Amino acid sequence: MRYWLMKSEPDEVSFDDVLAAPGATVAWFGVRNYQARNFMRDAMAVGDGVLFYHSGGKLPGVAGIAEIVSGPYPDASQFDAASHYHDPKATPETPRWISVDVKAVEAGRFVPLAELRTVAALDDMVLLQKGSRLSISPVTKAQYTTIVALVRGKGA
DNA sequence: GCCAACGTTGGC
DNA sequence: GCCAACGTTGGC
Repeated sequence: MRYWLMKSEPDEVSFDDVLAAPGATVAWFGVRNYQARNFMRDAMAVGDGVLFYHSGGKLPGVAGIAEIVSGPYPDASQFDAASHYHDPKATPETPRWISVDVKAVEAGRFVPLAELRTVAALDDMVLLQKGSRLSISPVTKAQYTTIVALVRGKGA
């Protein structure tokens, strides 16, 4: 079992949106970075833990706990000419981008990025490295446990 | 809105 | 295969 941090723009898909979805499950679509795609394709497994992160807004941070509930499959938006995520080079025969299904598991306290930066145990997190922009990044079990505790409301 | 950092594209 | 130009991400 592995652990991941997955970024979403809350204007597009927020943690609350996922909680409200049928089964609290959504398809994670729109990843257009090969490194992030390869994590989904090669390293993720059903049951992996996910820190659901909100980026781009006024207050970036971890919005909730989720988990991976499907294997990889082709991201439908790559074939949709009307989609912002359309990829003209992708065809159903040779898809380029993939999705996985993510289920919201536990809401709690929103933990801002600025707070994560104050936690010494998280210094090595991929998210916190200078210049890091990966939309999906691996998290160690220790980092995951630390952040889950923060989400559950224990002080930093 | 700014800008640092990174990824992708395309000419050569 | 190199690398400059361009586009995007995302925090501030």
